[in-house]
Amino acid sequence: MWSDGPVPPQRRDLRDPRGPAVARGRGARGGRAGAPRERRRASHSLESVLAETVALLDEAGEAGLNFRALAGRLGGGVGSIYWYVSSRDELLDRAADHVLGSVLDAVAPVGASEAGDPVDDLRTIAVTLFDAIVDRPWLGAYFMRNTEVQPNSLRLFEKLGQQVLRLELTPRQRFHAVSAVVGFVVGTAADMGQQPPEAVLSGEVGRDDYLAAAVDQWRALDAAQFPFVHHIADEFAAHDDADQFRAGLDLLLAGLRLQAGG
Amino acid sequence: MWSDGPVPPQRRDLRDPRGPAVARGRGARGGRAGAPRERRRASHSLESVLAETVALLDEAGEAGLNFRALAGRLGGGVGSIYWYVSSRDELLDRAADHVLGSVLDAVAPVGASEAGDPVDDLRTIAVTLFDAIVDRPWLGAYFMRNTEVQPNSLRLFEKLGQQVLRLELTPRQRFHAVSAVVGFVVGTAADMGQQPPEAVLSGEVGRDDYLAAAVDQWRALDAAQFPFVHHIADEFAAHDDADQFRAGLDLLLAGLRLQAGG
DNA sequence: TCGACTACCGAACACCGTTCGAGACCCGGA
DNA sequence: TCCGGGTCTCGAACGGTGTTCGGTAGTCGA
Repeated sequence: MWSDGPVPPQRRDLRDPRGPAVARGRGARGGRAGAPRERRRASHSLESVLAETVALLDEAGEAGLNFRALAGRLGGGVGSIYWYVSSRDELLDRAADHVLGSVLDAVAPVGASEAGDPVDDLRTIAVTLFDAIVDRPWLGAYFMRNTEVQPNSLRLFEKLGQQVLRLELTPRQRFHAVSAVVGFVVGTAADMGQQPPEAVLSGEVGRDDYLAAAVDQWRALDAAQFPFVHHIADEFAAHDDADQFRAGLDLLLAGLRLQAGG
Repeated sequence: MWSDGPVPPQRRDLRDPRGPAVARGRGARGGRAGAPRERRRASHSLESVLAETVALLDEAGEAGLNFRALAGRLGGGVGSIYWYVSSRDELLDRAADHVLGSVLDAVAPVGASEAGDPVDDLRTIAVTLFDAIVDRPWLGAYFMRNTEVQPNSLRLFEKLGQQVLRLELTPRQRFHAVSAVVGFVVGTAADMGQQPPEAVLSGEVGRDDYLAAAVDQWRALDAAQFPFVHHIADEFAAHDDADQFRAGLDLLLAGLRLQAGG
């Protein structure tokens, strides 16, 4: 986890959008040129590419993001994208960090006053991060994968850590605490973000009906063999993802408070 | 989360491997037949397909799993796989549930005695699940996605729940507790399972050296802007994934104990 | 012998990420 | 004015993927 490279000197990614973004792969193929027609040329920027990537991602999910569709939206050719990004993976890395910039901005005021409760501040940041990931499941998978290209991930990590710094703990305990919070937030959010097969999006079947149908099948199970499933069936049918997340987070933070001695 | 279908009546997946496993896609293409050579035909079974899938997954990771390689290992043709499974996604779903069967077997004795501490038993199951996922990162993404095809996922969920049933909590609290544990375990394990770019596997650069290099770059950061990163740099350089996970889990379980008033 | 059913096979298809030669555009210097 | 180099754009072609589908071989009961 977080086992990656260098670091970012500045706030936000106003980093130079320079260079042909060398790729790791090698090998030579070769393309022949067709008829040299006259065409209108598009002009992009790292910023515009990332913005359009995030928009496409939000509309169609990770599976819906492909270079041809993205190029079409940008009004350009596929090859141009590779001027800014060396691979699809790096595109996702950068897109993830791009939306994390907003998260960072949103939590900028948090923890400003020394008087505030550190754990409450930690909670606020965690909830904000969670909200950003739930309806962007792809974000979870690309969060904090390559800090060299993801300065905002590291800054968010630092921000969480600064709250924990105000608790009386050993360095190791602090490290574990932040790791746990991040793991829980990202894991839970990514998990919850998995869309129902084809129900809610089409609008035909409501989320509640969908859940109810699933629960009905749970209830059809042998009660002796699945006592717990029966026990929580009602709760599950009426549950709210955000509540569920916050309840778990509060359990974790309660444990942390206990460890910090108060 | 866990918003899916039907349920399994029996232990383990000795379910009927029948049917051409209808796919959702439609459309017609058409293949021409080549020279009708005489060939030795292979014969499979759902079990053997899943076993070989897991083996391939363990060797080459999710990216290395493709139908042609899998068919080659099975000594058959690509099309045959679709007799047992309707898509790559379902193959992964079933493969995930397949290895979860071993987890279920491993934790079978847990919670047998009423005298034991429920939270300790919960911890044992969680740790076992974690161990199964860490070196199988793909498992995390396919855990409990489609209970219709993943009976063992549901059974593991039930098993965790049965421990929580022994604590004095409301149904809602119990539901949230199990959800939190599952979210934390799966999320953390999937996160930790991401392999370092190309270092350790090739054997050239040791994991410690790799981590040390990353930490060096962290240390190069401005100390005033990144106090926490500096604070935990040593811990990170020497950290053990399993310890880190257990520390976070214990935080969560401490909060749960507190809630249960014991 | 005959059909129906099960299981297997692999060529063909659509689509995907990625490469690379070929330009277009801009601009400072000769 | 022409030159040359750097920056950026383009799209055909490549190798690879999941998936389909017509066809076929084996099996078994009638």
